[in-house]
Amino acid sequence: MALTRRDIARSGLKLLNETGLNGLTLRLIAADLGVKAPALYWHMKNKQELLDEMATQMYADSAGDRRPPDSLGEWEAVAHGARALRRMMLSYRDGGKVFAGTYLGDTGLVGPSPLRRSIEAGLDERRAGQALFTVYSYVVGFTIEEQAVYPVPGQLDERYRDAEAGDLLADVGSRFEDGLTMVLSGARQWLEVA
Amino acid sequence: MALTRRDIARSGLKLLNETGLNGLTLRLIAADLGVKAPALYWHMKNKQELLDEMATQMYADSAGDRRPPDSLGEWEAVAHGARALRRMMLSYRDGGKVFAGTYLGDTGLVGPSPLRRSIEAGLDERRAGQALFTVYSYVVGFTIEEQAVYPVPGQLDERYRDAEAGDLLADVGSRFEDGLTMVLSGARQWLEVA
DNA sequence: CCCAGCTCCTTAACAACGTTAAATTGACCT
DNA sequence: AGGTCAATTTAACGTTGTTAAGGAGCTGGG
Repeated sequence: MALTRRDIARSGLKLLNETGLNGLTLRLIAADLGVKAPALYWHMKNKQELLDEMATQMYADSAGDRRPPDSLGEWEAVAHGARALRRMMLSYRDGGKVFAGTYLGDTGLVGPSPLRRSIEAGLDERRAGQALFTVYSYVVGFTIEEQAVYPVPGQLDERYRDAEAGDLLADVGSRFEDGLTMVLSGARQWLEVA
Repeated sequence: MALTRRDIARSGLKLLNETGLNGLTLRLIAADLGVKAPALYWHMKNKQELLDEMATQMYADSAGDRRPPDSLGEWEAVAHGARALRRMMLSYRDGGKVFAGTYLGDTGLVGPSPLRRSIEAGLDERRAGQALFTVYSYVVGFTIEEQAVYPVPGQLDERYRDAEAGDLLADVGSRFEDGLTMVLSGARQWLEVA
């Protein structure tokens, strides 16, 4: 049965964890799929398109994890989404670099907004989008930096052993939470004074 | 006279604007320096080390632009630094990707803290560092996303013409400022309640 | 004065990569 | 049976990062 773009992207994501972004080659993916490298070009026009598809796929795969329980308040739902976004990137080696700044396919950036209810109640939708994008930017920036220091989860890159950035990312989980607290409270406030 | 790591990094940064990160090859840099590619290996052990050096160099070069005027209040100084950091990354094609998550050499992450005076007045230094790192993460994340949409300053990537993320990054300068406002007010608040 | 040793660079070469062109398979329709 | 079209293979190309080996040019010691 024929290959699909999704199969290829999935294989790419799987191999990403074993090889890292630098070691991820088309020949390797092709081999994993039982096929020769040029076959991939029937399904995509170059490697960048594969990386974009991988980003799209990883985002789609995390949709379930991102969906907030109904019990959550709106801002708790935003926090929930932020944590899920970080988890998603962390679950692949170099996940941040793959995800950040690649074109996301058909899926919307934030999907149905967690601020939907407030928007229906009169909150400016455009501004709500900006606030969410700010949270999104923080999460992406933080996680990329985190993965530079911990290329493989829990494993500190030797070069950061005595560096300032390494210090800042010790106990990295609570650091993320603290920053998230800051960004969320700032965003909320910014929306309120609109 | 002999080449230095700095010469090489400088040439790399110069060529980055002409070729982009993908087109940046060791042979190209070597040629620019009037030397053959393997010569570079006398000065650095691989290409990643060159990229790290480029990041370090670009950060060092922007030190002047980052230094806040004495007239500024502390949080205005932080905002000043955030804007300078974005400018720095935007001034090179793919500057965000080169800078984000590369190891910064000898230079400190934030240099002398713009919150120094508050720290001397009793503000927890560790927490101040966390707050600054949060701002830093936002700036890096935002700018990477910005450069995905505008690979060359002012030039919209075609793929984003009708996309949601493209919408969010129209009038990108004010979007950055708005996000910065949010993050700064959140960080400030978070430090105050300590 | 010259040779030893060091620094810095060149020449030559390698395996691996992304990518393209052309030939080949296999399934389905007539 | 033959033809069409989608999906893949085989073969090849130029380029890349990187290594090994050697050579030029300086410097200091005997």
